[in-house]
Amino acid sequence: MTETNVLALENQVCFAITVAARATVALYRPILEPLGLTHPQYLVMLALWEENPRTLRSLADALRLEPATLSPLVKRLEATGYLRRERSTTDERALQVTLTSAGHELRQIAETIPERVARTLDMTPASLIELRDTLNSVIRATEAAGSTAPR
Amino acid sequence: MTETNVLALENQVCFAITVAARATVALYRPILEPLGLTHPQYLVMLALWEENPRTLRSLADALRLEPATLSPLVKRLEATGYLRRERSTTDERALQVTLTSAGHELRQIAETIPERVARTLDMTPASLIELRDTLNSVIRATEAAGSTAPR
DNA sequence: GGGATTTAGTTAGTACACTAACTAGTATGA
DNA sequence: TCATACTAGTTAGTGTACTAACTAAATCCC
Repeated sequence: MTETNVLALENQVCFAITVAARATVALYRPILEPLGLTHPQYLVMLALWEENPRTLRSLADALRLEPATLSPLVKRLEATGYLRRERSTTDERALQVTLTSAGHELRQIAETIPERVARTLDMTPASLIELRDTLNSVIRATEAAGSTAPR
Repeated sequence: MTETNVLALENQVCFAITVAARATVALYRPILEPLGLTHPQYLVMLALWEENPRTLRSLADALRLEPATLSPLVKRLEATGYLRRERSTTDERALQVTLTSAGHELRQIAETIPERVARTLDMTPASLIELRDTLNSVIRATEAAGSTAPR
């Protein structure tokens, strides 16, 4: 009987998921580069196209990132010209992030991106939706695990 | 009829995959921290437990990482004491990476990690295998896309 | 045999992504 | 009311992860 190696690299979900994530981000790189965006910056733009003036805290929650990670990232997006950073007038602690006109206009170009990426991946819409749902279940599982004591 | 937003953050596979990857790595953090390892460093150890003296180039290919990324990472593993770095005697360009006794001994402890992570995720072995296979198909798709001209 | 090319690894520069520590507003409650 | 606690964001430090540019060794091949 052949004993399966639990430590074999190719058997690890954690290896597959990190490689797949890096490979996916790499797919976006040539598409986003002409727009002056990195992949995390693109995700910030998606979040802003959904809800326009919003705080850094709100963005951090939506993107599942630490505010400390988002803070310099948003500064770079301001330097590129896609958004403005200003203190909220109602709460001086909060940083209000607002799309500029360039940020709004970028949306028209971005509309074509998901279809281009899907075409490059050559996967059916159904299998992409299934993958996304499976990943979301993994995310929910890790969130549930985070609230319980580690073993 | 409701028009689905192609740019909605929650619809993006690329968002789901990066969040899932970060969440998975976060799951390993408290487990690996006592061993003095980060997640990428753990993957290097897995690769070395499969094939022991091997070159940096061989590791980079196995882990799908750039040699430039691996170079400092392997230096940190040497500083921790899990491996030795020395030039190959047959090819002076190549860097031979060899496990130390501490590196070999670590394997016994690591054997328990996959089961602990799977338990925390609370997913069935079958669904984990299915997820891994789906991710591997994504990786293959991106590799195939990389060899063709970008659109 | 020796110049041109390829390959292995390193270094520099940019950009995440995390934790820990900090500042400064805001809310709470005895 | 006013000390205390909480919340929002920033900064510093460490560790990936990429591209581009570099050095040095090995291989090609005329």
